[in-house]
Amino acid sequence: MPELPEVETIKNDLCKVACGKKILRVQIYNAKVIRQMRPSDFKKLLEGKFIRSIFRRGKLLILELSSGKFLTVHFKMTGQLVLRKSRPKRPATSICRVSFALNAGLTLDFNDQRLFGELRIVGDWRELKFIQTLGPEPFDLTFSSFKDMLLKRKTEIKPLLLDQKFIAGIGNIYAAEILFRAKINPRARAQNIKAAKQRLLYQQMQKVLTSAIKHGGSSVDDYVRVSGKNGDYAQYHQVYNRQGQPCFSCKTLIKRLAQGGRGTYFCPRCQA
DNA sequence: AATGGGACCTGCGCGC
DNA sequence: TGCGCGCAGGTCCCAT
Repeated sequence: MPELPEVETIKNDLCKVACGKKILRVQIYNAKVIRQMRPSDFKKLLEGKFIRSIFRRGKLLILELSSGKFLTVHFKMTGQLVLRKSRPKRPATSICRVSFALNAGLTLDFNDQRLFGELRIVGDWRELKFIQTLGPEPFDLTFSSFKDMLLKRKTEIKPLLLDQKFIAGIGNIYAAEILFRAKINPRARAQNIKAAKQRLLYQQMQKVLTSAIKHGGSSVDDYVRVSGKNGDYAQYHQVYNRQGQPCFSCKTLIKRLAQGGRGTYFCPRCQA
């Protein structure tokens, strides 16, 4: 499920092939993913426009159009953007929801198994409610302000890392991987984390996210890159989805617990 | 502010 | 074999 490193990878991949391209035609196969707008208006606002630039905020992908408006893409759990170097009549898969025909014979498919994904066209992406309440980007954060943020919160650290209002872009996989590497128990209260662990948490957050971007993200479940290929970071996962298997560091069995209705994976010994 | 639930969806794996 | 159930997770929304 695309988190910050996956969306960053999609952004980087897509920049290389789609920046400067013209959107010739938009095919809508399932209008559910188009939010707050009639499908006919969605088509009208895109067809004939150029993609001027592509960037990311949190888990949101943002395409700047030559009209001055923005196309925003939220992948939620199962969204994908996949490029095909052909112009076939039919969608490549049954889960293709919207297909963008670009010049140079390219087709960009928005696939989404579960229809949670969201495509919007907005005048100013900064005015989206989701953006206005979003916390800081992990890479923009200094240790000093991160520490202050932790000290203000009594809640458990793992659900806090998932809270996009607290910090933008971290999801269930990276929350688990970051906490393992920082040797912090997922149930620890943010406020009570000792100074040395605060520092380690900050460092590992940067390190894990940077490394995951370098490896093109984690392909678990549905995530693929724009090329259709998998990201390579899942091989470096230490705890995510490894309940019942031995910790790579101490051989203790990895545990799973539920926090806020979400699965949390951790080593009970390394993260005591 | 914290916490818990349901809603949105569909495929999968489980137990019977 | 086949059926029903719970689970998976990102975000919003409502209630306490």
